[in-house]
Amino acid sequence: MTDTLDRPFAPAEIETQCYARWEVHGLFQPKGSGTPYCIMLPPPNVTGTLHMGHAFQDTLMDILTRVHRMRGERTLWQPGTDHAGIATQMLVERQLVQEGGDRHQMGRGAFLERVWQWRQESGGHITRQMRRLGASCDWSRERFTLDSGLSHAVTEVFVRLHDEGLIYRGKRLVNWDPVLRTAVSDLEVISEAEQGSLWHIRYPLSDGTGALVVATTRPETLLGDVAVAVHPDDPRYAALVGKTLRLPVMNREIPIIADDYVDPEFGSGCVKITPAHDFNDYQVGQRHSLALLNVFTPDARIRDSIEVFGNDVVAGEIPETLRGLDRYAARKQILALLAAENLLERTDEHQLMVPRGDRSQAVIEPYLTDQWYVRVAPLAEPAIRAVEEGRIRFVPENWSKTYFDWMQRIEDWCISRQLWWGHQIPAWYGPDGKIFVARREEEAQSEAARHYGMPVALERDPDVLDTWFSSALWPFTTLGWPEKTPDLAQFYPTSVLVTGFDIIFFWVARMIMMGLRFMDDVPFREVHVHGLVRDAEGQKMSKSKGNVLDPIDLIDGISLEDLVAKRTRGLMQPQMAARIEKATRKEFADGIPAFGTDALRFTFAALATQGRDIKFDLKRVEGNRNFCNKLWNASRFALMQTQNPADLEGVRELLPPERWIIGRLQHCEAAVNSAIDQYRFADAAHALYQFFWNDYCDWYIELSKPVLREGSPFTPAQQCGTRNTLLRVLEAGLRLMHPVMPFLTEELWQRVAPMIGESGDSIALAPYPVADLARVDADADADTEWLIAVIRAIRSVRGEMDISPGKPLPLLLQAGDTHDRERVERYQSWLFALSRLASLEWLGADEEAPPAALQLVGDLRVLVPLAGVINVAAEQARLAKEQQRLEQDRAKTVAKLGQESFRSRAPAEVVAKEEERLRELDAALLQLGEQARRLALL
RNA sequence: GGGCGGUUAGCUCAGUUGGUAGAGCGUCGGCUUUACACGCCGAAUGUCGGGGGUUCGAGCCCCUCACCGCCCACCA
Repeated sequence: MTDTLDRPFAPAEIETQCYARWEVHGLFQPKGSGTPYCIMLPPPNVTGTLHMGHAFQDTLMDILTRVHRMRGERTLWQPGTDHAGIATQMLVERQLVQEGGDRHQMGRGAFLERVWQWRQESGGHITRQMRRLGASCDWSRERFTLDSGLSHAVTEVFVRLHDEGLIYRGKRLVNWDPVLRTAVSDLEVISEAEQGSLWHIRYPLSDGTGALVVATTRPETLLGDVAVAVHPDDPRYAALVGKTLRLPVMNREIPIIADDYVDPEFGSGCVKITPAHDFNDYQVGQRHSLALLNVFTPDARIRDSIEVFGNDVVAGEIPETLRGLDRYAARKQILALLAAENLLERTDEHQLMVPRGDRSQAVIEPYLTDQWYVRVAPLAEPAIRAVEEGRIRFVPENWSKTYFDWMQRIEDWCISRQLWWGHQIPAWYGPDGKIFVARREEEAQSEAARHYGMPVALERDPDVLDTWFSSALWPFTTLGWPEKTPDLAQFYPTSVLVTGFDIIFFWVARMIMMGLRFMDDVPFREVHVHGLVRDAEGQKMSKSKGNVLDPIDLIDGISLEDLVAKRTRGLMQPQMAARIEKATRKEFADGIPAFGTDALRFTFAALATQGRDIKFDLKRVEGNRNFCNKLWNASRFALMQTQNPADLEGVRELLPPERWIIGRLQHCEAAVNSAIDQYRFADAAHALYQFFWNDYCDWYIELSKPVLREGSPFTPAQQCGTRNTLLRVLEAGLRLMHPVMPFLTEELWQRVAPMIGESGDSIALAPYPVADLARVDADADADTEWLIAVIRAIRSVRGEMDISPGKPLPLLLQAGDTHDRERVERYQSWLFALSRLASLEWLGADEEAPPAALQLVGDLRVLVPLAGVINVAAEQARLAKEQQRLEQDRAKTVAKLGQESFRSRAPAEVVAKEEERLRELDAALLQLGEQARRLALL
């Protein structure tokens, strides 16, 4: 005896305890001896919070994980978090600034302590949020990129790559963030078009015979100019190549050189060359053996004196008025100086690409420094081959093209960062600057002692590694590498990586390179690339736009006031607050209701169409919340019908509707399994929704009612079959839906499964349904579909004629074949109940029917007599419309069949189908025509 | 400049070997039918961006144009 479910479906109540129970029972640890299946969680920022992108991605991974776990595979979803070097350090530094402090005052040790403390405070937040989402990670194996184990692995990789000559230290131009005062990689620089100016500056010829006009967007770098370049074939300047110019402001002589790099069409066709402050100029400088003159300090102020690299050059004195000025102040000042000397020819409005750091938003400066690099070419080559040869498959496939494009042009990777939070580089410097790379300081020291012939004091490189360096190792370091652990043997290569396209370069490509290098195998066999979650207008969600939705708010709900407060708090641009508040009040006038986790997850799945960005619409969550409610109530119904256990035992006879719904379930199971295996989550969600709502609820439950009703004419065996089917189909459906909607299905399954003798700790460990298409019964399907068609025909008359649903109707049937007669006989109970009939009578073939509304089900005439209930004019209008529709179809069909080429070239079966259609249309039109005539006589 | 994706019902989107277009939401009409009003029943709605081609037949294949979006790229 089972208690019935409470009336309203309340997600909050069932979700919270459920997860705790799963975790306590260790349900998410790999079990059994099945095929290993493993997904690596892309480690989120340890101090971060869950955003919609995470929630979406986590939902997809959890669906996959749960399906495979239920299939009996040895399944591991490996969780962990990332130290997120720059992001976390910036955050803590901002906290310090608010407290009036500064990391440099604090010193490295104290600062790091402070960051660890922050990690301690906020570290568990995002993983707690993932639990709210139902993510079935094995938390007992949670890792953090700065754990000692992972840190050792990072050092090991660094040392090995260095020993193999794949990591080197070099001085070159890097992308320098002058606000953070660190180098960043190419990928961390975002170039965007901004409005600026193009200044045309006259550089006088040394011999006083005139001047060349140079166009530049960055006049402040003029101080470091070492040449002016023209195109070798440019006739305007051919004679001048080799001559010298007087560099304004600095009054230094610089040569005019010829180089292909110059586009004669652009500006004046003369380019100032500043090798230390521009990537192109650097190249030109290399080709022409020019000196590099650095004029900036690390925070992009003008130096007191020029720093010279390369050739001996008399760089000259920087005018005192410029020293120490910020680059933009210096720009202004230099322009003023030029204007004063009448060397500024003109200033044009000009759109240019401005490089900014993705974290700091500071304008990035090409800057000459010593950094550590990974020589990428030897790693990229096998990584390209792995995808070419199909050992890694991108889904959707087209992303492999993006991958190839990037990998084929990849440049060496700058991996050192001038930060404190991260893996400190295992390199030590001797007194003469000689580098000792080692796993431990003692190792470096003994090596140094050997080298110098005596012990010396070494200084460790203060820099840390790019966060992505440790992320690149994630698939094997989390499994225990460099130890040869059983986990590593079992779960590497992992099965699939689920990720957004935005980190294909940052992460995916680097994992492939590192995995192949250190594990000699790919890190994952498939990469499923999903789209971005955007707001309802298609805008990217961002704090500054104030359009961010918090997944937890969709689960628990939030009041309008709280939402407004949340969105306007802590803005970088506080002046946006008013606008954000207004938009928020308009879009969420009543706040956000609590939809529950399952509704949110179902929505993510339903929106996850192949590779496309998602416009997130609250209406969809609401609709799916309703679906959850439907599931809840349908289960209530099934349980109410089966309260007496005795009713479920004994002989069972399955009626055609039972056999039909069992068949529908098989089709649904096949569709869902196939969709999941192809990462077509939307298809899976759709199949579940349509099966459960349209087939099970709308039809099967309704069809079960006449059987189970009191005073029903059905035998106990038939009723027993119906009751069992109600439960068994529901139970299988719950298992089928569980990966998408884990909480609700667990709650319901715990009540439903025992009724049919199934039980277990959790639905999460119950077997995933597999379709058995042998259970599809074509006869039962045909009968049930016929029954549904007849009921629909009658309901349609009701609807269109505005007959009250409660009013019992007399029904007349005519024509049809023996099959129809048998079916009417067999399905009378259902016909009477589901279409509310008062009576049912057959008319003879030649018998004149009374005035009636006509519907056709194949050749069967379904007549609802007009007397007293029907508006003749309305029925006539309906008939006319129907006739018109059929006429149009008929005309098309006739035209097609009339084409000789169609008959001769189309496959016979297509032609036959077309002929059959024509026959049906003709028959239907005949019927409708006669009916119209009859009504006209009234 | 190169590459990728998109353009289908009022809105958001499906549409997997080419065979007369589907869903959700919204809209309209009717319902206290004892699982569910977070519901039930019924209905309406599309020159599938434009043009051309291949084919008996094109939303789907080919070419071309337009517009939108994204990624990459050293034009000062």
